[in-house]
Amino acid sequence: MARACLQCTLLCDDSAAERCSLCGGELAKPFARSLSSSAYIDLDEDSQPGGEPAKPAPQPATKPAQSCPACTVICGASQSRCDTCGSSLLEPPRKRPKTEQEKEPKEPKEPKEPKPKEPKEPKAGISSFFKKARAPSEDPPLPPPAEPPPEANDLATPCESFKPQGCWANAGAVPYRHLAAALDALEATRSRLSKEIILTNAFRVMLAMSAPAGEVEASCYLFAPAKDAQAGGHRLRPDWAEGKPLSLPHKSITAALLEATGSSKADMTRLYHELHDSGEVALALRERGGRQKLLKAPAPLTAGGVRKALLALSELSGSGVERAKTGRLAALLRAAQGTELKWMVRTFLPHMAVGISLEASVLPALGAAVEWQRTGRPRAEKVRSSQDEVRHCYALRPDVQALVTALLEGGFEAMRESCTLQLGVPMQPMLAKACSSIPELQKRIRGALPEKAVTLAAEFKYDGQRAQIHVLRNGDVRIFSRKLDDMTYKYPDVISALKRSFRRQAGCVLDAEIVAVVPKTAEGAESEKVDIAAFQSLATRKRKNVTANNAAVAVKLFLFDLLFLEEPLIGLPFVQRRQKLRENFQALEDVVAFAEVEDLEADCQPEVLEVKRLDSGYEPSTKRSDCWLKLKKDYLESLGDSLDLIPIGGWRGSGRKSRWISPWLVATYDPDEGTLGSVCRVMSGFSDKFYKENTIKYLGREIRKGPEAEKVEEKEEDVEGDKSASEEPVEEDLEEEVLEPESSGLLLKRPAPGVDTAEQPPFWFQPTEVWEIRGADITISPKHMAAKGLVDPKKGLSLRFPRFMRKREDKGLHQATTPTQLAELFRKQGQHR
DNA sequence: GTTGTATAGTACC
DNA sequence: GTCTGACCCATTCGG
DNA sequence: CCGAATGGGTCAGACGGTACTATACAAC
Repeated sequence: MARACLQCTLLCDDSAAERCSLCGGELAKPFARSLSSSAYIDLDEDSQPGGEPAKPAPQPATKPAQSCPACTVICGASQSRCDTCGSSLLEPPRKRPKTEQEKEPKEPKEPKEPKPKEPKEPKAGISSFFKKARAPSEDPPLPPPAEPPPEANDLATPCESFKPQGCWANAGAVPYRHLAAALDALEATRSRLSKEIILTNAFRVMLAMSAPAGEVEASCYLFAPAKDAQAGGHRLRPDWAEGKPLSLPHKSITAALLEATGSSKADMTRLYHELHDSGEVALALRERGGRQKLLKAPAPLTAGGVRKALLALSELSGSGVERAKTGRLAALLRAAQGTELKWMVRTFLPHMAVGISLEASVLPALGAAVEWQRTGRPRAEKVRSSQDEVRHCYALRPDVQALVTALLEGGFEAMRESCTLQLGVPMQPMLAKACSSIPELQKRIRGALPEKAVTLAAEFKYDGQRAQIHVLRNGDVRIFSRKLDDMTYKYPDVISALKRSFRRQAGCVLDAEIVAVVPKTAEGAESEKVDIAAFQSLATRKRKNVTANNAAVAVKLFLFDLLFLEEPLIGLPFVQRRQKLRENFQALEDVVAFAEVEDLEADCQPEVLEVKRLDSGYEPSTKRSDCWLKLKKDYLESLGDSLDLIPIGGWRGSGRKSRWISPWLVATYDPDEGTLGSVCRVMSGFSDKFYKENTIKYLGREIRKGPEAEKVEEKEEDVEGDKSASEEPVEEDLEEEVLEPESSGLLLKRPAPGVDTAEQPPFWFQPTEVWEIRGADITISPKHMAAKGLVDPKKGLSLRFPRFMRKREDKGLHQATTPTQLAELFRKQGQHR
């Protein structure tokens, strides 16, 4: 009969074994149950005959095994201290002297123990939902000593999680439960190191269980399904791969949850107000309403199975997709057991990142796990270098499947061999680090080699769209965006121009910028007939079904690097790559050019640039290199558009900022007309202290009462459909409340007189002060009405990349930027181009 | 059934 | 794109 | 000499503007 290791969750089949064969940890009693059956809602029903819930639990039923908050090792319930790291299990861990880390642990474990943290305000969590879940209320000590929520202990009851007949024994498929357990553990900890350890452990178990590559691949994706922090979205295969992107609309998920649990919308709404967390709500819904008996217990979910189901979902399209998706999602959610449900809901919800990124955390953890498997107990540096190697290989060939397969089957060597730049597969583009001053630029670029003379290339920085262009050996061309999406279809005109520009027939990879152009206005003697246009005009270009004929916005290609020409060139210094680029391509009037460049001796003062070391290789990476630096005019104190604007409204922040106003709506002021035209929302550049102080200033106090209106939550509520009930925005009661005496008197019921904007923030403020806001450039705006009528009869002006600089205590409303001044700045930047 | 509009989801910067 | 804050790690500073 | 302070790097998250596209829904 199998027994699970209490430390690493590995199942050991040898019933005579005393310790875990993987980590030497203590083994649980066979199929011991340490949680009351109510903790697991569905598990009983799918119990196999073999898995009888025998009495002999390692701990009394009321006091389950506990996971050490510091190092995640599972400890017995009766223990008060973790026997691995010595942290208290009852109270939040204390800080220990660093030297203790080096002491010889009695069991193999991670190279470095996590340094237990002094529990602080629940600020930086491992995940946003975690923070959201906790932020409103007081933070209870972790882990709760008694009566912990059932899901908090999944890791502590691996024997339940990993039944041999059910999951792990099934050809090594990774049970989704395993991922959920790791995520549970992540939720209970907040240090980065712990995150690393937990993920590494999770993969170590997979490796020990001989999980097939496909399962490990699926696990990687499911750990970090968010495509990127800004856009939400999901990723279950490479960005550049064929196939529709997976879209799981919020609506479908909530609807599916209701369907799966047989609950009512009212229940859901109520629970949100109580729990403030979609995942917890899902669990609660299932528990309350969800006594839906299934005719047949669903099979345990596996990582591969879940991914496959989601991929199938993504292929649906056409009218009625949402309903179809809802149905399929409901089936998945129904099959989820224990905390699997919580994690499904959380990870699939858009904008609910789980605090783990694929390239920064998941894959490096896999690398570390392989290193563990290889050497038994690797040194810390070795683990680091394995992680870096994985990162590098992935940057070169961002293909999880290829990487995992090679790594699992042939180790690091195979991975190195397999993960090289491939024609047709975009690599991570090299990124430049932002620099705010010339001295800083010089310091950085010289940093590595202080005494050696470094020659730099200063390239004009084009404001368009980054493009990595692959010319395949058969002549086909593919174009990829900076985020590795295939956008070949969007630029047929670029493709034909490039083909004419390429002097030979070979496979190659180029780095370039695509820029919109407009016919030259002034007739000149030059041969070129086009001028570079603003980014905004590039954005209006169609994205689908573009043909060379209907491409309304003309475009010009600026080539700046050559990364492959019959063979990879990324190891060559930039000078040589650039030379090859110029030898093999020719500029074509109006359509193809080389990035304008000037080689300098490290101290000139140009205006907008990308500065590159001529001696550097190409470093594909998600992190920014010191060899390429970007110097934008708006980074410089003396340049760029700096506006003095007046805060006139605001929204309630979400997540970390849910107690404060964020973003703020700011406006210009026209003293003659008395009008306030909105310019933009600002959320960047404020410190937490500023938020706190100014939320109090404008609202009377911080926002804390009532349900924390998270973005997601609001959406969920909208889905309730029930207009009349959910119509009542949280802000409203708050508003009334704040209007009481304690209020500052700056809060208004409606926009201040003279305000002109298409925005509808929940809070309107009395205009009283002036803030300095900096931005990159000024755009014509459909929703911000500042300077309306001066540039466009209906549209106003807005600011790109706005950020707060400082309060202008020295200025009154009458010294704020006026619409006329703003329009002037707009025209000036137009000429400048 | 076709058409137009509103909205959510994404993409780029 | 922009930004801040938390965390980690290495180095320097101060008692 | 050792612990505390400091600084740089990385990671995650909280959001900016604009505009296209697919879908749902209402109106014809």
